[in-house]
Amino acid sequence: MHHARGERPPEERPPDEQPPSERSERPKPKSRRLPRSVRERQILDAAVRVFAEHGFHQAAMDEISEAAGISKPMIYAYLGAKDELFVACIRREASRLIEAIGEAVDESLATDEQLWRGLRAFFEYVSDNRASWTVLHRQANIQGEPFSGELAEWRDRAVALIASLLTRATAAAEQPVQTEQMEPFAAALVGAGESMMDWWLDHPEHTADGLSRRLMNLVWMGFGDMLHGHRWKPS
Amino acid sequence: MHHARGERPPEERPPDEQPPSERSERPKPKSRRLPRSVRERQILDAAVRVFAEHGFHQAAMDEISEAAGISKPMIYAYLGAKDELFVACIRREASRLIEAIGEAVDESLATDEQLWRGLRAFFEYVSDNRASWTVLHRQANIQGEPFSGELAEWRDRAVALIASLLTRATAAAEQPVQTEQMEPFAAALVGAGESMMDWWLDHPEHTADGLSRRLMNLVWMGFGDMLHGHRWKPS
DNA sequence: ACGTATTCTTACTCGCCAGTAGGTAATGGA
DNA sequence: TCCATTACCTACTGGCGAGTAAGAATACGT
Repeated sequence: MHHARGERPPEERPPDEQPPSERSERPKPKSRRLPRSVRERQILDAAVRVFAEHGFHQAAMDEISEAAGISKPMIYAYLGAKDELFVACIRREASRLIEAIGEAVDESLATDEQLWRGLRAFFEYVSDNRASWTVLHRQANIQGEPFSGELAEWRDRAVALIASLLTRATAAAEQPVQTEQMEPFAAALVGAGESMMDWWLDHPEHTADGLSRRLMNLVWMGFGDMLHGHRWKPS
Repeated sequence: MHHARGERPPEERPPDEQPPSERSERPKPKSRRLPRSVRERQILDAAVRVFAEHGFHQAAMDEISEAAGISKPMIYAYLGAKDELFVACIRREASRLIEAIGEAVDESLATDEQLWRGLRAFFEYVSDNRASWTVLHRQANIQGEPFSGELAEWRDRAVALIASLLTRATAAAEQPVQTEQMEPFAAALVGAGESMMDWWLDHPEHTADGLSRRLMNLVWMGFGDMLHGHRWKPS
């Protein structure tokens, strides 16, 4: 190891993204200047990739700027220092994930169906956004207080949400359960999901649907005596 | 943040660990020289604490040496460079955890009892060794290939072990399960344990026994239709 | 007493990387 | 056409922290 990072070759600027053919057709053909909002998206995309690959401290701002196709001072101008950039990544990716799940879960559905759709949306989102997941799950937790708190907030929200789902699911049973009693189970479920996610990264032959189904069965049967006692099936 | 680590005050060497009273009583009263094996233990103890608190990259060798009460070159002389030191930490803490669980699980016992005792040992060990757990679970996974592989090996072993336990538990049932089919469940169980561990760090009012019991119930009932279908109780 | 191996220290070097200074060049409105 | 604004760059600095050189002091066998 001995802290020797790969040296970059001289790196001639690559010939061009769009070859200069039909150059008089476009309104702005040879200009690389792009509006701030576009650059911010590009920077965040690159930052998520690089943070996911190397981790927060290993990730060099130079590498992020290179991956984003822009120079370093622009990052500082648009998104601030490294920690602010990282928080911006966490916020964007967390809200994307929440949004993906939120779109799948319809309040008007039955509790079990909500749970099933939420799980499936979770597995499918992560399978399509591995870098995002890595930043959220693997990086944000590790770095000190500014970042871990940012994520713990989301995590607690997820646990509380699931606990309330499970509590409502058992409300009609003969022996209703307090939300407080339910939280360890909800935490276990969230953790089981995270763990299956990690396991999945090394066993990509399984499908999102299959994994969602396994986890759903585990939860559903775990509370089987309070609910129905039969194997749950997706509709 | 702006990478400004806390500045150490001038810090006079504290007067003395053992005051110079009765100095002619001890065989080696005023000498601070200690044999290599003792220093290695001290260094590993300090390193685990510091790695757990700050993470691998944030942890400065100077801080570890200070925490160990020894100067930095001794660490390099005894345990090598930073990455080698970290690997040494992972190896020691992993084998300690394995050993603690291994002592609790007696091969001659019934499968369910083995699982129960293993879970309890796990929760109890971690509750007594939080820094160790943090290094293992939170740090080792994050750092690049040298370290994550070291831990993934242990983790896979745990998943395989649990899968085989569960498989044997269902072997006599009407519809036996292949170990291969069992692995996602085992991974989910390991992840559930890890997650409850993390959750526990923020909710210390719960007991190791209570959490073990909850998780045991979750697993047991999860396979209830293959086994007995009733709530499992510790003896 | 005397050499030898071991423990232990202070005081450095040197590369990496976050963050910045001080510009240039395109754009778009008046 | 001019000017203000926005987009963008190259080339630096400052310091943090891993790793080391060179030697000092203690134990221990003979």
